[in-house]
Formats: sequence, structure tokens, C-alpha cells
Amino acid sequence: MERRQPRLKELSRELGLSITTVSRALAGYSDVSATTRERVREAATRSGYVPNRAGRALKSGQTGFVGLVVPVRDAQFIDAFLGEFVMGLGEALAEAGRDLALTTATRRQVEMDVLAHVVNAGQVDGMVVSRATCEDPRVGYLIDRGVPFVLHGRVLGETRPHAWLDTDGAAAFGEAARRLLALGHRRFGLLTYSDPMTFAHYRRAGLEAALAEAGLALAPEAIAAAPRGDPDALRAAAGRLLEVPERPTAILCATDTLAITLMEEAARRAIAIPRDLSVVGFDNLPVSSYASPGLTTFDARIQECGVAVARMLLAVIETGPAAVEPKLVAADFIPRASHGPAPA
Amino acid sequence: MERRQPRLKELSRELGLSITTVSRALAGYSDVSATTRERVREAATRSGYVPNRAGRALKSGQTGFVGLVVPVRDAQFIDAFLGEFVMGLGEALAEAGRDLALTTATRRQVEMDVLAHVVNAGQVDGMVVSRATCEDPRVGYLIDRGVPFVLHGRVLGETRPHAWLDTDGAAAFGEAARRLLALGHRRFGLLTYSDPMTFAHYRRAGLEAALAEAGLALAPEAIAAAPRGDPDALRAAAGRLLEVPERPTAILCATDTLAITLMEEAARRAIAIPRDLSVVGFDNLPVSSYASPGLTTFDARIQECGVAVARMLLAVIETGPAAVEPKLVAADFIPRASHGPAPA
DNA sequence: GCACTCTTCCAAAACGTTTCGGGAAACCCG
DNA sequence: CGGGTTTCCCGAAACGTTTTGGAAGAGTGC
Repeated sequence: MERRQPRLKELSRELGLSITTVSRALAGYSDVSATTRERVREAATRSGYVPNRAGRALKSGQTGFVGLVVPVRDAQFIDAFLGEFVMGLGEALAEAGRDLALTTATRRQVEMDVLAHVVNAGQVDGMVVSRATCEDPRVGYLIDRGVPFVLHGRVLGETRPHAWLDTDGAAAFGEAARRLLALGHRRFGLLTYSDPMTFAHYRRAGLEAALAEAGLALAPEAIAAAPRGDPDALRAAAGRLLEVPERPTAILCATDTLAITLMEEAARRAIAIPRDLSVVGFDNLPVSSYASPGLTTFDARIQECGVAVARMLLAVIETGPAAVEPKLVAADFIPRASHGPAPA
Repeated sequence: MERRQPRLKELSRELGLSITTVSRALAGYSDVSATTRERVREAATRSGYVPNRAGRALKSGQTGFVGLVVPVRDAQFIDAFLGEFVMGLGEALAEAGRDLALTTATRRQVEMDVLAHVVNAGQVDGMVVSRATCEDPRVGYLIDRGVPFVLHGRVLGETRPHAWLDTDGAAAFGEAARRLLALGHRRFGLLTYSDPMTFAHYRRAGLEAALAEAGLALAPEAIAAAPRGDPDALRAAAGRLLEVPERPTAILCATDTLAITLMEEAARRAIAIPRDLSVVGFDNLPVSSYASPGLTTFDARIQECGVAVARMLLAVIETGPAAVEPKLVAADFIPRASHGPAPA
């Protein structure tokens, strides 16, 4: 029952034409007669001919794949992001007839090396770079090689033009701070990651800027950080934040995962939310609406970001990075029950 | 700054060797001297040489990719599955040095056609088939072509040997039914999908078999079904189930998504869970532990399934489908607060 | 009838890799 | 020293595609 897929050679033999003519007929060139073109196309669809990807890639240099490297360890990334983001990418890529080549970096592998391997194997026409760190080495590497890419997030040092799309975490945390200030809060806290993730940097910066506008500042002991993917350290950090002498009345958390842990720790200490403490997160995880109280947070519309990143990447592949404007997209404020007026 | 990746040709010229020798040295053949082999390898790593994927694929017929087609429309699939499953696949594939080629089927495309395209383009060494329907045409197609594949799920009609891995939904719902019977329940209900998903079929069958053992049966009006991805129809179906004259005291739901909607509808009707009604779901979505009351459900350990499916597929690619045993894996019962003794 | 131009087709080369089938030294043994 | 075996290397072909540079034939204008 196993039958080999017909190639250009078989198709041309069957039609009594040369390989060249068949190829050009399918590509729609005008130097093959309309009659022949139709005859070829009919035969191609009838036999289910699809151009071999490797052959085409070898000749044209275009593989039809766009690459994404994901780490295997980052459970938080998977939960919050991966499914939605990948779906968004896939949606936009499908419209352009391209596919997503998803490479997993195992525990032992440095993500940068995996990226280099993917690029050097010529297996993709461009890369999506996600989970950016402040000084992410991947960006410089890709710029150096002239590999088309779009950064989902931002880096701090790179001055050469490159395409990126990021959620405006600074604006979001600024907005949150102003809302809480209007509700009478004066003592703020921040629960964040100790890893140099760029998003954490900007969210903190947005909070601090808004506080500065109001003549306030984050007390050093009102800032707690934990490494990603370490629940114990996270609980400890949350606990520390709840036990400082002058406990903040409002704590902003860099992600919902952090916020939910913080709320759990608060519950264990009989700290009532939002009466004693207002909590705001970021990500709008599905669980956040079911937490009790419902978590006030921001929605970054990850799937839409995926669509936009893919479209930008297609543009970079077509016309180069200079022609593509970076995008800063606003996150939606999702007010729920975890924040309220400052305690008297 | 843009520099072209060195190919075998450049590498061999630089070393004063033939392309053949460089290729064979890197492949570790014994007909190149140990000295030369080392020299070649050193030069290769120094220059960051990685074999071109297209060239290799063209010659060897192996692309290094494993394919997965996902539909763009199925939000429920994304939430519950995609991230974890893809992560599991990626983890196992990375160990084998392979990548995942993720193709998205747009709204207009039939998934079967997309699958055929991927296969006929020769862009993958094997396929993962997910979201199986009872009479899924993809299975026969792939068997006919002799394409290596693993089915995540099961089909009903196909007698030819093929590799599949499925969660034992029948056993799980049987277990749930027996536990509820032991708690005194006698009137059961089922909320499921109207689409011919195989998992829904088996879960229902498991429930009915367990009831039959106890001399009971599902009343026709105690079965409600809604199409996937239609929240309104789902709420309507849940409502119908809650308003039958002799309301069931225990309702099993084919997925957590269904169960959570059911619980919301029950709350609107002031039906207390678990006092008046026990609810059991399936999937153990993150939200399920935050629902109130916490949803009793089953955990299929999707990420582990992804790992296992990928390992099976690698085996099928290596040695053919006959050598690979299908796997039926048990789901873990996750008791929470949404089920309890039958009302008096 | 000649010099053109169009139209329609094709042979061959190239992309980068792997592998088949040698082939030239060097070594071994009597 | 001559025959045979090892060791180490290489040229060339092939995978399937796209594209370059024609070439053959038909039509056109004079």
C-alpha cells in the first residue's frame, strides 16, 4: 500500500514535458503556455504533488520554517505563555504558508548554543526570541549574523536597529501604582524575580517612576525577589515581604504566579486581602480569576502578541530589520477583588 | 558583520582535504586516520560548522523533524494541552537531536489536507497525531502511506497495527462511578461533547459499564452534550442537565472545562456542591484546584504523555510500527471538594 | 524570402550533503 | 623483491528543486 510521493521527475515523465517546464508551470511563469500550465496543474493536484521541502530549501535558501527555542525547565513559562504564544505564531505563519520549528533546549544545554546550532544548520528563515534577559546575548549574535529575528521582549544595551515587540510593563505598573495611590496607599512593596528578565526590570521601573512622581519611593526591605522555578524560595521571599516591620499596604507582583503565592502566604498569616493588603499581579493566568479573592492583574493578550511577532518576522525576512518598527503594546488592566482602599 | 556560515566545501579547502574526507571524519568513519579526524573535528567546532539540514535531508531522506498539526480554533485544546504536550514532545525529541515542526491548520483548512501537505512535502520523518476522533481519517491515510506516526488517543475502526498512546478514560470514569456508588449515589448524569472525540466515547463507556455492573443505567435525559468551543451551547447543555425532573445526584463531565461550566450553572440555580450534587471532571486544569469548591478530577499527566509519545515515534521511525506496543496509561484520581455522599 | 520578434519549451548547473567504488601509498611476509 | 593486505584518502554521483541561458518554431513586416 505504501506508495512513494511523486516528484517533479515522475510528473514530468508522465506529462511528456521537461522538469523545467513543469516546475515553471507550477510556479506560474508566463513562459509556459496557458494550456500546458493548466494541464500541469491539473496533474499535480490529481497526484497530490507537493514540492519537496529539502530540495526547495537547498536551491532557494528559504526553508519555510521559522524557529523558536524553548527551554525545557521553565514551568512558569509553559503555563503562562507557551500554548497561547505558539498558537498566535502558528496562526500568522499559517497564513503565510510557513511552519514553526520548535527546538527544545534540554536542561544541560545553554539556550544560546542551541540557537547557534539552529541558525548554523540553516534550518530556519528567521527566529523568534522569547524570554529576553536584560543583556541577552542572543540578540547581538543574531544581529551579527544578519539572521532575521524578532525579539519578544526587549534588551537594554543593544543600539543597532532590530525588531522587537514588548508588552508595556512599565506603563502597566505605573497605572497600577497611580490607581493604588488614588486609593490612599502610601507604603508599596514589590515581589519580583531575581533573574535578570527584562520584563521584571521594566515593571519595577514603571512602579518606581510612578511613586517618584508622588514623592514616594520603594523601601529597600519592601522589595523581595526569588529565582524563577524555585517555589520554596518564592514562598520565603513572599513571607519576608509580609513580615517587614512597616508592612506595605500594596504589593505589586511581577507575575500572577508570584501574586498567587503571595496571597497564599498572606492567608497563612491571617492577613486579609484586600482589607489589610492590596495585591496586583501580571499575566492574567486562567487561575487568577478563580483565586480568592480574584486577583487584580494585567492581561498582555499573549496570543495577539504571537500573531504580531510572527507578522513582524515575516516582514523582517522580506525586507530586513530596518524597515520594521518595534512595537510596544499596552496591557489591559483587569480589576478584580484583590485590591482596594488602603487600610485606615 | 554578516558572515556566511562555512560549509563542507570551505572547511575542506581550509584543511586541504576533500569534501568526502571531511564528511567522513565528522561522521566518525574508521577509514580516516585518527590524526585527521581530530584535526577536522577541531576545525569544525572552531568554525562553528553545523551540517546544513536541507542538504542532509535531501541526500539521506531524514529531515530531523517530527510533525504536529494543530488547529487554530480549538481554544480548549490550547488551554488544557498544547503547552504541556508540546513541552513533553520537545523534551524527548531534544534528547534524540530532533525538532518539532509545528504546522497550524487555519480556520479554513481541513486538518486532513494540512497533514497530507506536510507529509507529501517530505518535511518530517514522522507525525504525531493528536485530538483523535472515533473514525479519524488521518490514521488510515498515514498507514496507507507507510508514514511513521504515533496517535495520541485512539480510533475505533482501524485493525492494522499502529502505534498509539492513550489515557485510560474508561478506567478513570469507571473508578469515579464506583467511588460515587460507594457514596450512595444512584442517579448519574453525564456532560460531554457532541463531537465524535474518541476520549469522550471511552469516558462515557467506562461510566456506563460501571453503572451496568451495579445494575444501573444512564437515563437518556441525564446525558447532555455540547459542541466544543461553543460556550453558549455548553451552558445550555449544563442547564438542561440540572433541570431534569429527577435530577442526577452525581454528574461526570468529560473535561474540566465542562465541569467548571456545570458548577457555575449549578451556583446560579442555588444547587449546592457537593451537598446536592457531586461533580467530577477530567484533565486537572490549573483552574480546577482554584474553583470553589475544588473540582474532583483526573490528571492525565500530559507532559509525560508527550515524552512517551515522542519516544514511541522515535522507535517507529527506527524500527517500524509493528515493533511498538500501544500504551494505555492510567489517569490519577485527584479527589477534591466537588464530590461527596449522595443527598439523603 | 529575409531579418526580426514572440512564444514556448528545455538541458544543465547549482544548492550541501552522503556514499559508492575505487586508488595510491605503505606495510607485511615469505 | 614481488605479491597481497591495510590504511587513508578522494572523485563523482545522487537526492529534488529553481534558474540561467539558450533554441526551435511560429508569426510579422518589408
